[in-house]
Amino acid sequence: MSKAEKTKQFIIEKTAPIFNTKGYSGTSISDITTAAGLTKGSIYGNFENKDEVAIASFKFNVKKLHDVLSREIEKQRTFKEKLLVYPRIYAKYQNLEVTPGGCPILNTAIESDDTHPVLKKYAERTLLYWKEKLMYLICQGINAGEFKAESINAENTALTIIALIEGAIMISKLTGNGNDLSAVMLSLHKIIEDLE
Amino acid sequence: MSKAEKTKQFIIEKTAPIFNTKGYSGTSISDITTAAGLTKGSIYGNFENKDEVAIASFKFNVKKLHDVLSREIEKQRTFKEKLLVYPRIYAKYQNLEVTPGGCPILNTAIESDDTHPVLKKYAERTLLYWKEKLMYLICQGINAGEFKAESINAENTALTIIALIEGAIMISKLTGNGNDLSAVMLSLHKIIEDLE
DNA sequence: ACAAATATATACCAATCGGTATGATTTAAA
DNA sequence: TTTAAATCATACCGATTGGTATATATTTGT
Repeated sequence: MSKAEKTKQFIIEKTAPIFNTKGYSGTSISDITTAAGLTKGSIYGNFENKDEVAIASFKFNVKKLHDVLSREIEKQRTFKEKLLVYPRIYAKYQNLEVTPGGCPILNTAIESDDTHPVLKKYAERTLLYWKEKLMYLICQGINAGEFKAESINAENTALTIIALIEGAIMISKLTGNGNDLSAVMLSLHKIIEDLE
Repeated sequence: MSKAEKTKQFIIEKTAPIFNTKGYSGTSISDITTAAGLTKGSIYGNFENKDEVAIASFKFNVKKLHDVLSREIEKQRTFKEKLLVYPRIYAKYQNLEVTPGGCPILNTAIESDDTHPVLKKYAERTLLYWKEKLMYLICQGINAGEFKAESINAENTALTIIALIEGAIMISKLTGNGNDLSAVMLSLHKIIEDLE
């Protein structure tokens, strides 16, 4: 890794939490420079513009969250256990420590859906990837005989899981109450249990 | 209604959709003046500062949505039918026409939770009010014998309903696909059906 | 219709915005 | 060790930010 690549990575690491808490238009270049302890020259020497830093930060945050989840999912044997990783992990506020500011998909989606088509596209692709991963787990579970094939719509179920998680994160961030998150994750747990 | 009050109301009506689509920090004073067709003098003559306009806009958007929903809820006889208003109304994208930019609670929550404590408080209060309204409907339904008392946690159910709706709005706004919203509302419908 | 009060427009403020040009410094290859 | 290239810091740019002071219209009560 060259010096430039190191610095680039360093900037992203320091900037990613800022973008995830203050948002795109709420984060200024000077926020970035002070967070990284560098000056504009370094930032614009390593990134084309503010957009590029924001995109890199988004990818960084998503990857961090993805790594935590997929590492835990891999550990499980049955597909039901794999799906149950989501309510278990999210119930404990853990993701908020991994990505300060909440869920990067949710944050980016809400801010950029009407204003920033480029960021929106990245959020949309990430969401689609997540949905397909969930659908894959559900369909594999059906093939393995864990879930009853009839009466299960994999896509609807995947969307419902995502909606529950994202909605619950919003609520608990707003109320500051981790119990709210756990409560909704209990419902998610039940939904997954009911698949069999 | 005096001239000043009329102008104030006019400014709010024109500004509310802007704040709900571009967000607080994404909406500038000049955005407000051009939307209202007025100058800074009029804005600052009727409002203390940008915060006050944002708060008034938030309240306006919430009230608009609240009116649509509660009017429909009042029509229903049973409490189950009252609860089912939510998946029915939200499944049809209707709220997005009522409040352009999506759900004002969701938008305000996501942007302000880490940055703007005043707006956050308003969003939080609105969410709490919504939760209690749902809990009231659920408890009344239990008292009326519509829902089975045992095995129902009113608060958890209320939070789950809110999470599903908010998460579904996020998804459908991001994908641009109304079917995603309908799909999740189908799950919500089933959850409400399962209360009995 | 008139005067007092209110409402709106204009012109301006310092601060900050994203971005750039240039010069100093450090890195890496020869 | 020399040198070319890459990296970073400084200073600056015009535009825009939220906000204010003041002057001009416009309502409003009498």
